[in-house]
Amino acid sequence: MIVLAADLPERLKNSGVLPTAQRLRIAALLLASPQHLTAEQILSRLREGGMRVSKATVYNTLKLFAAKGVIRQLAVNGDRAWFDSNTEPHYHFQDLETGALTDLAPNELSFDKLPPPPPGMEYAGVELFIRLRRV
Amino acid sequence: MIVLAADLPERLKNSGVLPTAQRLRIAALLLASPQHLTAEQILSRLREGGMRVSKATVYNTLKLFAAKGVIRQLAVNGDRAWFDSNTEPHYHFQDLETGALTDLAPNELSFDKLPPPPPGMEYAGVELFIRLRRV
DNA sequence: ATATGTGCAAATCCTTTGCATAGAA
DNA sequence: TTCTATGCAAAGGATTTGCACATAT
Repeated sequence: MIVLAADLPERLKNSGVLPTAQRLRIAALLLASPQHLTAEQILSRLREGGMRVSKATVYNTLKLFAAKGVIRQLAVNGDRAWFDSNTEPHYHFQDLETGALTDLAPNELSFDKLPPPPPGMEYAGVELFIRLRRV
Repeated sequence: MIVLAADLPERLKNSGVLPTAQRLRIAALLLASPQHLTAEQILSRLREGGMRVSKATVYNTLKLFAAKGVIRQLAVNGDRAWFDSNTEPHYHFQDLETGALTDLAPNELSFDKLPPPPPGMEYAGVELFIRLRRV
């Protein structure tokens, strides 16, 4: 979901996040378009943009956003976390050579059969990566 | 695939892995049954079993096994790597509370529609986690 | 006022690496 | 021999934490 900068404070408040200057900048960066960024990428871009932010604040904020559902955290490889600005249900292609992630719209993929959750459990989400290699 | 201890040396050789004492112990531990273990769990179990092994050897061996297709490495959470003794195509349930992984047989889940790979690319694998929470 | 957020540096945790020794072919 | 594996400790990289200061309600 693309969010106009003007709506960000309300968007954060609605998610239970106090909209501080740093959080608004991080949200503006991520929510500008559907994308996948690492914490270090976000930190660099903020600083390139002239902002004074600490690494700790970036990590704190991303963790908070993910917990509040403002963004989604992906475990792609295990080496570092990726933050996805698209919180709608969707899946991913991953190019194994470059590591690049591409969104798959939910209508590009459908299940014929899914296992029922074990007794006393329910689905909390489905994470799916289709790894790609060059032919 | 469950492998009898007696067949392990040949199994490793066929995969292009020189069967040393440490590697045989690690393979015996993992391939005894379908299971998911972390590097630290494997290290502890080997030492509990009276073996003298280094952390470096365990990590080297697991990485080698995964590269040679003897086991499969999973990125479940991003916090640590999980090693799956089941190399057949299959998917996983994950209990979000305990972190526990459960295999889903390929016939428990099927796709109605899958996206074609982008031009010049081909499928290298599908990784799928169904996250579960307590009702 | 009082709670919450931020920055900095240090600490932590998982994993890798360098190098000397030991083992396999 | 000659190549490869192992062990140890140190290094590396991502993320978290402790604490003093700043900001929000």
